[in-house]
Amino acid sequence: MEYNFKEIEQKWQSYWKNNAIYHVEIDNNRPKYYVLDMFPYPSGAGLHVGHPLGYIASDIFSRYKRLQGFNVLHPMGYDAYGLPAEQYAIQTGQHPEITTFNNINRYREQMDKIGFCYDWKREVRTCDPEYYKWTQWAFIQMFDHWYNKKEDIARPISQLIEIFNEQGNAQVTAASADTTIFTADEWKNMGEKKQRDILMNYRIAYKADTMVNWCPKLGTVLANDEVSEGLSIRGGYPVEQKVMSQWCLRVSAYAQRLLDGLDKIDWTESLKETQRNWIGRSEGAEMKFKIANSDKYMNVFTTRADTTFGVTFMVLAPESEYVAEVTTDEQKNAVNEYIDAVKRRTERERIADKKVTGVFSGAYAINPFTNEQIPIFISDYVLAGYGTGAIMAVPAHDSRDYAFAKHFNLPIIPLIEGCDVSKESYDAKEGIMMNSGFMTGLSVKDAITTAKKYITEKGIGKVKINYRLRDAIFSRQRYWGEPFPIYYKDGQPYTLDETCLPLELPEIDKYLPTETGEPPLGRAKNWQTKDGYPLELNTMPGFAGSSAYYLRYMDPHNDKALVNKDVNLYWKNVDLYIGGTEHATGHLIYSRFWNKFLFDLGLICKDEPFEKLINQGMIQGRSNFVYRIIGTNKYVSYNLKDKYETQGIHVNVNIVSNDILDIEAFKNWMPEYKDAEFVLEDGKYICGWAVEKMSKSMFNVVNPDDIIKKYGADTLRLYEMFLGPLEQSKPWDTNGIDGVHRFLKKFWGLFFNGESVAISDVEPTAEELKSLHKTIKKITSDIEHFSYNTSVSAFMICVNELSQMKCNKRMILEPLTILIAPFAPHIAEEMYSMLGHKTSVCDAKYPEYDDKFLIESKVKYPISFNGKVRFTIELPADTDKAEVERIALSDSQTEKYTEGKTPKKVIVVSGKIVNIVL
RNA sequence: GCCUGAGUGGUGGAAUGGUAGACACGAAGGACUUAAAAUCCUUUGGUCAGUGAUGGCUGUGCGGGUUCAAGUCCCGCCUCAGGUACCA
Repeated sequence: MEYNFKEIEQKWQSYWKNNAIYHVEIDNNRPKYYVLDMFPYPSGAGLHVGHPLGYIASDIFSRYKRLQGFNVLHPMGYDAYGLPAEQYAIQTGQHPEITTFNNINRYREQMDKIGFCYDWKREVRTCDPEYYKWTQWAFIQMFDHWYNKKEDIARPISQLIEIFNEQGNAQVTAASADTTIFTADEWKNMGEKKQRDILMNYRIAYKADTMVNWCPKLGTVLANDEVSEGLSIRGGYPVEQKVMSQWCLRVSAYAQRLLDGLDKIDWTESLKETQRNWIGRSEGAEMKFKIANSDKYMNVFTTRADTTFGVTFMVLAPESEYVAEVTTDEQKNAVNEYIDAVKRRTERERIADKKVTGVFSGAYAINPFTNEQIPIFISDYVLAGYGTGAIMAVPAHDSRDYAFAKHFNLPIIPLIEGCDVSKESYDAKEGIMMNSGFMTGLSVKDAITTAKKYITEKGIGKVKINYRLRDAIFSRQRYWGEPFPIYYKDGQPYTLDETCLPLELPEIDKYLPTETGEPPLGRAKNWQTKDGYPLELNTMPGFAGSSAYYLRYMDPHNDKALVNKDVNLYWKNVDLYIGGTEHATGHLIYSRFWNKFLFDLGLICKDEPFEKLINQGMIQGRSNFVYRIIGTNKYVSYNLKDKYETQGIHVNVNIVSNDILDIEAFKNWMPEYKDAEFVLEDGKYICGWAVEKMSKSMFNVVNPDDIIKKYGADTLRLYEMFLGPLEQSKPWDTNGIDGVHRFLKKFWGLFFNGESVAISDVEPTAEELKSLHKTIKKITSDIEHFSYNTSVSAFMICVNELSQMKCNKRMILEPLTILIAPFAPHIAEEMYSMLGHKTSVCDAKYPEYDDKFLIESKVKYPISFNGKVRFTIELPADTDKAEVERIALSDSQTEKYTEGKTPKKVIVVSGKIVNIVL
């Protein structure tokens, strides 16, 4: 009987749908398990063969857990807001919602064909008002909370107001912008407007003038993780620094907890390391430097307080507030000129150009250790956003300071014995101090401690920990995003009442900024509250909707809460999260922050959202080439191309099979190839190949639909897993897919004798049982380790063995069918029903292996001499070591290798190997 | 520069410190067939010797080391991929 995958797959996909096989509800009698995929942005191109890799892996694990008796939550949804749909809207006038819905339908169709076990009743879409109501709601909570650093928890703003009313802000330790100290009386007398301005400095969602990444081409600001090397990640447009008033999230308040949390979760070390670097904790000191002939001070952050004796100048970032304070009249023109020049350059240019630039401010500071006057410079190698935007320069021991000192001819004082600073700085944190007053003779490590103690005692500064992690810019000057639940009264932002949520995205006539430069929402009619107050015109960024979506899946239709507390107590958090590594510093930081905030509010029970995380590797494209003889329309086969002067041209991989070109298809591919001629080898045209990104322009995109049409979904699923380790990047190469398909056919064949089903109830042989149990053991351990490529091999080995034995016994085939069900669910369902079952294989009992079938009565011992294996002998498994040694030494072949010498030593590893050392 | 991975046949890849190359693709040869498809069988890291069974040498990016034994552990490099970058 032929393996008719098309019929089988359609049959079971509709069975699953009609019987709600994948619908999940809370079941207190079964332990829960939550498997999550990073939900996709539904792009216009549809899924290519790389996208489902992680989905297949998580699907296998979900089905495996279900077979083991877990109540598995495995949902899917769409990250539906995004720039491409809006860009398309700008070009065509089509509402982004229509584009998005069409794309979602396409995605859904493609996913359904692969046979995933998602509970689609739980689907979420970030652009659905029912969903983004809770995104807006969370924003209101963040607006209404501040971060108490002493207790390390978010607290209601109302509580902060109480404290201000009672004692002012002197005792408050909050994550906040610098605020001046005020008393309770001052607070009470300052009026509502001033009070709200001050509270804004404390809110977790706050509006502030900040240096933002402004992308003129996209017409919006971007978060740090949306920018790479001065270009926007989406689109690759230049990004510049600009001060703007924007909504921000105080992610930095959670920096330490985000760092500490990493130690408690099961993520790959590389991903945790990426997050640690992104958070960028550095321990150091904040020191006060007095400005000469003035009573003003400057604060600097340094991790090397021990090098203060070598500070020979100071440097300010061009954007620093200190610049205006210290610049002397004589230098004003030069400084302004420099700052203008810096502004004109994009960040990209600043990074690309390593040339030293800077200008003297005219002012001097006083080194608190030496009391000497040192000049204050302004240079763009100091960043405004990090530390205090001002540094103390130690040219002998910092390469950037060194370059600056050389350029401006400033003194360089070496502080470490034996270091040579005539050519370059000595940046290492080791050695013995010199030229360092009370620290001379100490090791660097001790000097750092001593210096910190000294500055604390003398009141020069304080010990401080700095983080690189910046607050997230949360506004976008765009249309296709969540509206803010904010209105303005007297220019002050206020939140809408929760009962007004969701605040739905209004219709507009054009998806462009207004004539006056307002964001697109400025075009909306009646964009105001009932009382006529204007609503916020910005919308939220992409990561807003994706930060808590995993919570919403638990309780997707609840209109009273983001997630019901009891429901959350059952599902808790995600046990297994599978997705791409590109979200390491964006989504995976934001959602951890968002989760911790909700945890602080007591709304959810876990402070980390994702217990275990696996990054699936990228599937790269494998491109094919034809070689055109330059100046002709003649193409030379790969191995003959060096005889001609040729040019490689990408050719559509879908008309190439095993690197052999389908010549007719090629001629019909594009009009210019219609009259192409060929130089063949062995009557074939062999194409060249290369591994590149999978993209339209390389003609190497492979669509899962095409594979499914040709081989079926089960083959696609198995083949994607068979390709290699899940976490490794690998090229998609259709060449091997036949082997996997053949395997399924072979497995299928075991159930048949000719055209009829023939399953025997005869007791299996020891050999058959061994083959089965060995496979159960291997598959189980492979699934636990996400080593799916070796699972597929193990299935192949087992089926090969059973075919050899012509095994058609129920007691073997049934457990094997259940075992393969997570990998190839359609064929497994069909075989399970052929075995006489009336229920879905999804709810079968996972087979367990029994070691007793695996015991070998005999062991093959490789006999090696000085580590080189020469021959093997077979012995009963229970032969003891001494006996093995005796037999090995007395074997007739041993003589040949000992060459008469007496072995120095004989090593016998029971059941493994014998090594005779000569 | 720094951080994290990875380098094994023609290809994808396998291997708790214990016979390197499982499994699969491809290739070559054969069986079945009028033929093709499908299926099945044999061979397949390199090299040398032998008619042959077989045997020798060599081989996991490079150079050292630890060990009875190293693809695997340690030290030093090289190459590739991803992340990050004037972070004081």
